[in-house]
Amino acid sequence: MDKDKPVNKAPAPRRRAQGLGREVILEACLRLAAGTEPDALSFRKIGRELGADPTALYRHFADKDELLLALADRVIAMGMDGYVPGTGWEDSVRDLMLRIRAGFLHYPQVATLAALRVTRQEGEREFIEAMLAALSQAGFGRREAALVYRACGDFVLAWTGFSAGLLLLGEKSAQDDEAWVRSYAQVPKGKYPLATESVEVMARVQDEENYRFALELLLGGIAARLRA
Amino acid sequence: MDKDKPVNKAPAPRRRAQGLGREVILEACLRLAAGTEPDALSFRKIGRELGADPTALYRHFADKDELLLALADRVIAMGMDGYVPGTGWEDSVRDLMLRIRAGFLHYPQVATLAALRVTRQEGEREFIEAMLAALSQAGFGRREAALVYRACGDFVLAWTGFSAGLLLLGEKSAQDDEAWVRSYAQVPKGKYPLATESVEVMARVQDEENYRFALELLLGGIAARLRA
DNA sequence: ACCTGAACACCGTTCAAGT
DNA sequence: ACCTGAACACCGTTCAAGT
Repeated sequence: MDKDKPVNKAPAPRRRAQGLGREVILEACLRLAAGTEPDALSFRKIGRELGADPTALYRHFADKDELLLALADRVIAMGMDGYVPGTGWEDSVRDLMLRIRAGFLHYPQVATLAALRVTRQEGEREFIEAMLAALSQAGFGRREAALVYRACGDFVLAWTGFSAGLLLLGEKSAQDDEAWVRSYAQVPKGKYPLATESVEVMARVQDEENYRFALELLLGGIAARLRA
Repeated sequence: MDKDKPVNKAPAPRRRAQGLGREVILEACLRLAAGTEPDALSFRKIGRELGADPTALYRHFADKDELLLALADRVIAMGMDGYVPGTGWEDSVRDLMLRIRAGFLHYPQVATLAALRVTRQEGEREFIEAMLAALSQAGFGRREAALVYRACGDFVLAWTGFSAGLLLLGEKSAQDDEAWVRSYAQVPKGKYPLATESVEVMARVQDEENYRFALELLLGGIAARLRA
C-alpha cells in the first residue's frame, strides 16, 4: 500500500471544510462511532472524516466534552424514538431501560465516553419524564419515584458503559473468558470447589442475557418494594 | 518555580532503580492510585515515583494490561480481607458486594481501568467462591447460582467502574448536577412536569446511597425469585 | 468569520545502546 | 540480566497566521 503523503489528495469521502457546522460534525461522529474501533472519536480522525483540519472543530464546540454531550443526547433520543408507554408500569420501565441501552450500544464509543455525564438536553429529558410517569403509575410517591428513577437510571448507564467497554475490548474480552475457564485447571484441587464446578457456565453467560436477567431481578425488587 | 533540568537531581523520594521487581512496582502504583488524580497511573508517573526510567517496567510486566490485572486483583483481595460469611445468605451477598466496591473505590484509577477485565487471580477467586457459597446456601441450584452470580458480579463491577469515573471526574460531576437542576428553568413550562417537580431530589442523590438503594432492590429481586 | 497548521504537553510501546 | 533514553505513532488543546 502507498503511504499518505503530505500532498492533499482527498483519498476519502470528503465534503468541503467550509460547510462545517454542528449538524455535519455530529453526523460524521456518529458514522465513526458506529463500529467497535477503540479510538474512533479522536479529533484527528473526525477531521479526516470531514476533510477538515482537526482543530476546526473548536469553532463549533468548546471542547471534546461539549461535543460528547451533544452526541450522547442524540444517541439517547434515537433510543427513545418511537417509544409508547406500555400497558403496565413494568412493561414501560423495561422497555425504556432496554431502549437507552440499545441506543448506546450502537455507538459504544459514545457510551464509554459519556455514560457518566448528564447531557441536560432533549433526549435525556424525554427518557426521565417517561420513567417518572411509569413509576408514578406504579404507585410510587414523588420522592420515592425520584429515588427509584436514580437507581434505574444509573443502573442502565453504568451497565451500558460496562457493556460498551466490552464491545470495544472485542477479542480481548473473549480471551479473558476462555482464560478464566482454563485458569481453574491450575488451582489446588478442592480449594475453590463451587467455582471450579461452575466456571464454564459462568464464563459462557453473554453480556446481553446477563443484563436482561439482572434487569428482571431489579424489576422484581421494585415490585417487591411496591408491595411493602 | 524552577523547571526540571536534564540533570539527575533526585527531587522526589526515589529508591534505587536496581531494586525493581513486581512487588515494589505494585506498591508504587497503589500509592499513586490512592487519590482521585485522573491520570495517576501513566508509565511516566510510575517511573518517576520509582526513580526509574518509565520503560523499566517492561522488564517486569509484559504491558500495561498485565500490570493492571495484577493491581486489580490486589485491590479485590484487600476488599475481601477479613470477610466472614454472615448468618444469612442476604447478609453475605450484601457484605461481599459492598466490600468489592469499597476496595475499588480506594483506588478509583484501578477501578476504571480494570473493571471490565477478569483478573483470574487469588482475590477474584476468593470473591467468587464466597458469592457462590452464599447463593447456594440461599437455595439456588448450581446453574441458577452461576447465573445470579454473574448478574451480581457484573452489577458491582459495572456500578463501581461508573462510581470510580465520577470520583475521577470530581468537580465536573458536581457541576453537572447543579446544571441539571438549573436547566429545567429554561424548559417550556409544563413540558416535563414530573421531572421539573423532582429534579432537585434526583440531583441531590449521592452515588453511594444510590448504589446501596439499588443493591437492596437487586437483593429484593433475588429473594422474590427464590420464593417463586 | 472561519479554517489551517505548527506547537505543546502528554500517552503506551519498541529497540538499540549502555552497564 | 536489567536499566536507559531516543524514537514512534498517537492524544486534546492553544494560538498566531492565513483567507
